[in-house]
Amino acid sequence: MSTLGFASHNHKDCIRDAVRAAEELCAARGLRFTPLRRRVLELVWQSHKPVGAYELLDLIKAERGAAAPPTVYRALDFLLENGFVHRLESLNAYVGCDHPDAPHAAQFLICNSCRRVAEMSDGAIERRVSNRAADAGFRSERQTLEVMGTCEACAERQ
Amino acid sequence: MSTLGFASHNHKDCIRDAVRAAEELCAARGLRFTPLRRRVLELVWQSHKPVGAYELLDLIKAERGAAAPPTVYRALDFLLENGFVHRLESLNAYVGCDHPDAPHAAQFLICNSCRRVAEMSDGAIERRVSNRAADAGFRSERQTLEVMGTCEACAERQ
DNA sequence: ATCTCCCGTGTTATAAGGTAACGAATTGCA
DNA sequence: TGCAATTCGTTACCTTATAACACGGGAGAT
Repeated sequence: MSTLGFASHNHKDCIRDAVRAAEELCAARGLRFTPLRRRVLELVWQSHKPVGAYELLDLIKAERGAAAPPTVYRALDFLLENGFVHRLESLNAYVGCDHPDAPHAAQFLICNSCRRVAEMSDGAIERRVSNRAADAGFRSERQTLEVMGTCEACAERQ
Repeated sequence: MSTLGFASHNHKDCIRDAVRAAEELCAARGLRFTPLRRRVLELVWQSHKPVGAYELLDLIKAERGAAAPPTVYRALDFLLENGFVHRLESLNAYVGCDHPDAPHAAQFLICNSCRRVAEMSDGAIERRVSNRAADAGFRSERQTLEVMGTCEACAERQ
């Protein structure tokens, strides 16, 4: 059994690894990993809790003075397009991606109690969904799967 | 193979059936199916395309004159709580529920081309997701699964 | 029959999330 | 060096959603 991002861990490693991965992938793909984009990625990774765009904006403002929504949204668009962060549709919020190296359909476990989010990437679920959709004549192009519930630590704490 | 809501059909039956089902369930549960709630449900069911709250608000305004967002949101909250409509998180929009009689985790197929939405209710997918979450120590309480893609009719039209 | 309380609705105001459009600055490259 | 494309700042605005308070009508209790 794995506890994914819910397990206790040295979180600084998560941030460092995520930024380095993005750095390398951008270099490999000829993309510009600008200071702003890097900083927004770091901020998204400050925890395993999803972060709202305006929360990021406030953080950026605190650091750089004036800033407007497009500043953050453009950085987020870049990070989303390149698979460095995910958007949680049910929360209108963003989390870092655990496996930015390859595109994948992720499944998110969102703890209602501590708000932390873990990412699963179960190919079998993805395939089953695609197959069932195909049974209805539907070609699946993108899947969003978000599971609300209670993580182990929070369940024990009750 | 089933084509779910994508198949051509006499849509008036969908509306009539949905309203009648809601009527009966409310009666059975001692809930008040007020004219406003009934009307909003009918409007959500005008098509198999998801409808935005402000779109509904405009329709209500056209019928009744002045109306404000809470009018629609409160009706939607009621319909959501009681399983008569679903909310599509990725679109911030609402669709009628095909099986309001029992709570269920639904999977939505959203056509990028015609915008129509069909609801699947595959228990095996739901169980697999719950089980994989459980493997990570996570207790699943609610699942949101939205699949973007192309429906059969739109695929043929290309 | 009346009272009372709860629920549903109206209304105003505002919060939260997101985008369009334009121009200035920076970067990569010929 | 100079050009084109990309990135970023800035202003304005749009969409989605909720908080808070007031009003009224209906159902059950007395």
